[in-house]
Amino acid sequence: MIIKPTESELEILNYLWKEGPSTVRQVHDFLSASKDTGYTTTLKLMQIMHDKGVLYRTESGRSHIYVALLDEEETQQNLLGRFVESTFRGSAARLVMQALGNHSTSKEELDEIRELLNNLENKK
Amino acid sequence: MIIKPTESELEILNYLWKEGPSTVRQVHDFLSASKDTGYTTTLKLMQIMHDKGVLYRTESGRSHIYVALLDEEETQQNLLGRFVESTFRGSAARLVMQALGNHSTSKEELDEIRELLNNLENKK
DNA sequence: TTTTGCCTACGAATAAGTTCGTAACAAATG
DNA sequence: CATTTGTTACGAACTTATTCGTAGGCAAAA
Repeated sequence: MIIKPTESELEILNYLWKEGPSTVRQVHDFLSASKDTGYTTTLKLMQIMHDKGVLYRTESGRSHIYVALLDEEETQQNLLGRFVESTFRGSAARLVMQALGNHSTSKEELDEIRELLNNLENKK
Repeated sequence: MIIKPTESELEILNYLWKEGPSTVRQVHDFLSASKDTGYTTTLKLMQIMHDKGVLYRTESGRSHIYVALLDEEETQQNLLGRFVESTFRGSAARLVMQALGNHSTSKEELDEIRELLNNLENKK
């Protein structure tokens, strides 16, 4: 299965992954805080995603409740793969270095990463 | 300045960054190995990029030689920022963990990253 | 009952990116 | 000289994504 949600779809998926099953109203209220777009636009997007099989929905009174059918990690993995390929010509290491070098990452997070690094290296 | 090359533009930029100033022919011959698209398509894309100010070009005989005007690292940084935001809801650490966890990264690369990690942590 | 408000459905306009056919021209080839 | 080859220029079709206006329905409020 090919997973490639668009920018807008990803915004919606991110909300659903974080907040769980939601109505268009909920999604829209959240998105419209950072985005100047109409209610029917969000509605239409979610309808399209439903048509595509990206969202499941169930009736609840006169509105619908939507659920993401794509797995969060799998989707991120997929997008990450494409991104590494197209932007870093396949070098995950270079991506990691740039990500760590220029984004502010806390000491705790860095420690977590080191932990992971150790585990990985032990397996080699 | 807003940097957001499209997928196709990025393919062309990647070639120019790696190989230096090149003709449409060179770019196309390389791209067409992995992509089934016509010569005039590549030409058109590069003309558009030139119009946008993304590429500089100079005449050479009856063809043109193109040069990338965008800085490679700056562009990658920019795209990375957007990507972390849209796909990992802003968490660079989560991106790094997934990138390391699922892509095959060599021991040497892992060591390099650990090195970087140590440097970063010392600065805190 | 009438009105208002909130919801879905849906068509259509807009925008952005990609693709290619055709023309024009110059140089190399026969 | 005539033909083939390789190049740019450019318009137009096509595709995909986004946006919104309008209509219809139903339920709560007036």
